[in-house]
Amino acid sequence: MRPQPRPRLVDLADRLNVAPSTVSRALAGSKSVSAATRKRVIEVARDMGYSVNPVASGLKRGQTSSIGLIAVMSYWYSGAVTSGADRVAAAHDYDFVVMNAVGGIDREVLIQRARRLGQRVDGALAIDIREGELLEDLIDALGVPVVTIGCQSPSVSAVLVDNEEIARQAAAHLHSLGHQRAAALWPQNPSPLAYDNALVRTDAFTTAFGAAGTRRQMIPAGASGTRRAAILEAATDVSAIFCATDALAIETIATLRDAGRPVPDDVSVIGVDDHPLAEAVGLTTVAQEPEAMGELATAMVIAAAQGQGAPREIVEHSVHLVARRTSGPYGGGGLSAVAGA
Amino acid sequence: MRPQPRPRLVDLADRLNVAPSTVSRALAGSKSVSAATRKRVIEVARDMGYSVNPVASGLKRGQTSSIGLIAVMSYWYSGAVTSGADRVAAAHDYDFVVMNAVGGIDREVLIQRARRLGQRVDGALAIDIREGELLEDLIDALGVPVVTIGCQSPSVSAVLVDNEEIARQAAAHLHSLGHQRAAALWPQNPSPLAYDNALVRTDAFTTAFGAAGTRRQMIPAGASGTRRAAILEAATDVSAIFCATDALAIETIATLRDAGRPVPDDVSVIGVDDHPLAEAVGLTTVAQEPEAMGELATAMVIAAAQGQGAPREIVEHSVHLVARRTSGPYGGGGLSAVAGA
DNA sequence: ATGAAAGCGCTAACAT
DNA sequence: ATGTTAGCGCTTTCAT
Repeated sequence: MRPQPRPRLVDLADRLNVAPSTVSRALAGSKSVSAATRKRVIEVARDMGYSVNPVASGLKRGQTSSIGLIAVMSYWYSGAVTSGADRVAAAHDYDFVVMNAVGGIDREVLIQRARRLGQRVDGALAIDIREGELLEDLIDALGVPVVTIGCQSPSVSAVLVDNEEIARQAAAHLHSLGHQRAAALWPQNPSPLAYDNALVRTDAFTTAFGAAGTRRQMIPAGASGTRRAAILEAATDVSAIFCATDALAIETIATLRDAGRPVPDDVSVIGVDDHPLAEAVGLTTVAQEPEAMGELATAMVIAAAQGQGAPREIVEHSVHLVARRTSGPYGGGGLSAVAGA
Repeated sequence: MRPQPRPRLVDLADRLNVAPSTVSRALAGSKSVSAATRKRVIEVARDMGYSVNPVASGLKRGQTSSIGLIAVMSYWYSGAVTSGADRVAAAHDYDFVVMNAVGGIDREVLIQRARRLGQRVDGALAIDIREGELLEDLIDALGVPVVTIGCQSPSVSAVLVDNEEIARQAAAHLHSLGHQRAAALWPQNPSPLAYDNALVRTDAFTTAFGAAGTRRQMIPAGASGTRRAAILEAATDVSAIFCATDALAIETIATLRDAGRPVPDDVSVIGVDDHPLAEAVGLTTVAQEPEAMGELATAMVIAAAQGQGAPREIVEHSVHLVARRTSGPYGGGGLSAVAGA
């Protein structure tokens, strides 16, 4: 399949009868190479399928042209951020090296991994990692510029969503529809390493909507039956439900409908995120833009890696309400709306 | 924050008054180091926060201890596979380097990136990449062992789901419930680089269920309204709907319910994948296990990278029906079931 | 504009 | 069991 080994730079040099340094310069676009030589070099490089070995190059230059990514990779949100991040990274010829932030790993091992990762990369992105001592230690172990997304550390730059603003928009939407009593649901944080944005939003919603009118309920991870019971219990005597994530909102709607409580006629539901399925199911939500956040954070970390960064920058990315079909006016339907369909 | 530069191996050696090679050996666990020396080395390494530089080490040893990952990172499926893959990779001290398979990129650029990636990694995983000449060229450009997941190439190993078996199980389930006429829906492939498993499954379902009783319909990417119209049109005169992905199934259920066609009383819906939200919404589906597939493929690619691989291995990973609440017997409910709720 | 030489941080012969 | 040496593939002074 590939009988020849990968060509090295010296192989090009030999073939061209020039010094390796000349080839290197030509490929790097140095000014001090004759146009003719450059042309020949590029031509032969194409012909031989040559491509600079980034690890050797990196070792010499003291940079790796790659960026670390610390995230819970099984969350759709991480994938969305990564997708945006990669767009910017690719444009600057950076790759991503992944560190999956899964729980159940010894603290020392985690730090050791971060230390190792820090030698492979010029900077790192940390998505929704729990704030606290461990995050600080990870950042320290990385030893390269870090930008956090959806969480923050006192020592590094961050791209954030404004959870207060999310809560305010959700509360205002429900208030404007006439709702007085709401449930606020959030999913149990499934990873000890993940920052609990959902809980923070729920707290903010409680304040924004009014603590007196809000019934708070954590929906436990695990068995579907238990979750459904918790949802239904929390949904008693309210006309609206705030779900701190769209994923939970979608589950909540299904649970309510199965229990004979049509959405939005009997109860309105609003989520947060703009999940890939939110539009598909007509979910009203406060949208954030994970891809754009990934792009921005990557631009920041690359700038920092190249020594052009501002010292510490906290960017709050905007959010916006997307009113779809799961929220409606208080008392605006009732069961008859479904029975008559 | 980090005033000291990262310690190098020679720094340890100097501090310990031994040769660099001794430190290297001690850290690598070589047999020919006295227990006492090893102990001292490890101690000082901890003390100085030393960690072997993987890029220098890799350059010397001719391997990088990392694995490439070519996938559409915004798909939940890629994240799930990655999550499993990372479990195995981390256990073997491998990292992942990402190459996002997004469309709209020039073919030459893609190949150039693959060539570059191939120098950074010892092997690569390719998830759901469209089969054909480009995939072959990518594999060739990588120049390292590749294992594909959810797609296959004539030249490398693969971990697959058996789309025929998926279709058979779905068809058998619907038949056993008495359904005679079904719609088969699949989402338009949103990426020219992605392999269209959904279409393949739809074809297989058509055969398994019986072409005469199956109405096929692609659901176009894009505006929600258009998609809903396509879904509703396809759903006319059928008592069951096969959706080639769970994501589409969830959209289909929402669309049908909004149109006054309760699921499963009026029409049964079955999906494929076991999406993270499938259990939450009670979706009947043919489950595959992306995490397990990721684990398996990673084990295979690591073995190959270490020269222990079988020449070419095609593994079909098992699938299984999960009957939940969106499928029911033919004629088994009707609108009354909802009106009476 | 090009070449020669040194060296990034590490490992693996080859000594001893 | 430890030290010495060479060199992975590349870039970058420093010469010319």
